[in-house]
Amino acid sequence: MTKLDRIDRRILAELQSDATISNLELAERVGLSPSPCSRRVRQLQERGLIDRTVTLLNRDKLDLTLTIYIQVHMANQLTKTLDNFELRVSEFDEVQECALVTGSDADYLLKVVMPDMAHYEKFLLKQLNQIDGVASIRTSFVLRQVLSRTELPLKHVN
Amino acid sequence: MTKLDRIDRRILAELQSDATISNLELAERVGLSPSPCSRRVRQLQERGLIDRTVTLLNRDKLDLTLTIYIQVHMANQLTKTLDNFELRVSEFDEVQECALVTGSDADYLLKVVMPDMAHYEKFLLKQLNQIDGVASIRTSFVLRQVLSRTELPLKHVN
DNA sequence: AAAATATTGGAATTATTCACCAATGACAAA
DNA sequence: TTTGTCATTGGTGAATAATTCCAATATTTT
Repeated sequence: MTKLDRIDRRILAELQSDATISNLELAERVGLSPSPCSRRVRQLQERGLIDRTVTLLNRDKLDLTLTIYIQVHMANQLTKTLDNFELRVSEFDEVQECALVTGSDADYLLKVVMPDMAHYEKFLLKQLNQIDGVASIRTSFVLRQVLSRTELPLKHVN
Repeated sequence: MTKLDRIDRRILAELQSDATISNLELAERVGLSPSPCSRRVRQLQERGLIDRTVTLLNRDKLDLTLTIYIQVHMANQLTKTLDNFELRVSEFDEVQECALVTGSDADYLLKVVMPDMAHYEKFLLKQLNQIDGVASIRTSFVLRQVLSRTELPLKHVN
């Protein structure tokens, strides 16, 4: 695992903000000719720094106007209970994030998107609450999404 | 604003999971020939359903091993205070998400990434706590990232 | 300073995209 | 059912872009 130089970092920064640009354009922006530029991109993929490239869709246009953070407290911390919870939660494609966090013994933090309250109510009662080991649930509705970024900071690297 | 048909949905689903595939490949997967396929993609962009396409980097490879959720409670809910907080927070590129959420009168939920605790301590004391109007801060460290998805569910559409 | 190694840039080949147009299919009215 | 209208499709060719190869340049090591 070798270090990233200045050019690698600039390539990553560009692709993080817009992956649709051509290799020619990218090469120009980072100050390289096309061939070494595409080679570097390939190497960054092979080295695992580039995970994947995806298109991000517009939530509102897809009728997903509600974003909700949910804190789930579990009744116990048995591996079987937690594994099962994580498996079940991963099957819901409204769940954008799920993390086991510090706080109590076993707390999950979920971020979900929904069309409206009716769907959310159903999700909470019929899906989340039905999972074994769920002790309590605390919901925070997003009033205003101030910031949502996929770009990671590169300044800490190397 | 017209509806999305079966093919539009399949295009969005494919691009959400992998935006690197060629139009030829995409066309084949959705059961269309290349030209109408690329036209549909362009129209989906023009209609605003496609927001942007980005590459996602590997947090660990960038030495960003800590993910932290922070609940910030504000001392008041004056527009000036909140606007200032949101502006300042947006300037930190370690902040991946920031949302004003229900719960108390004025609570923000942040998601930040950091290399380690030393950086986090500095971030908390020197940056976040220095912002005017911040009353209290509660931190949850991510022990295990169970799920992190950028794909939005398409089943609710239309 | 010299040798070894890695990286670069240009030319040619290969692949891909985009625009144009005829043809097909869906839909509405008679 | 038939006819006309409209939108959508699929193929073709021109333009654009990506990738491979190789010689030249730069960088590192001894």
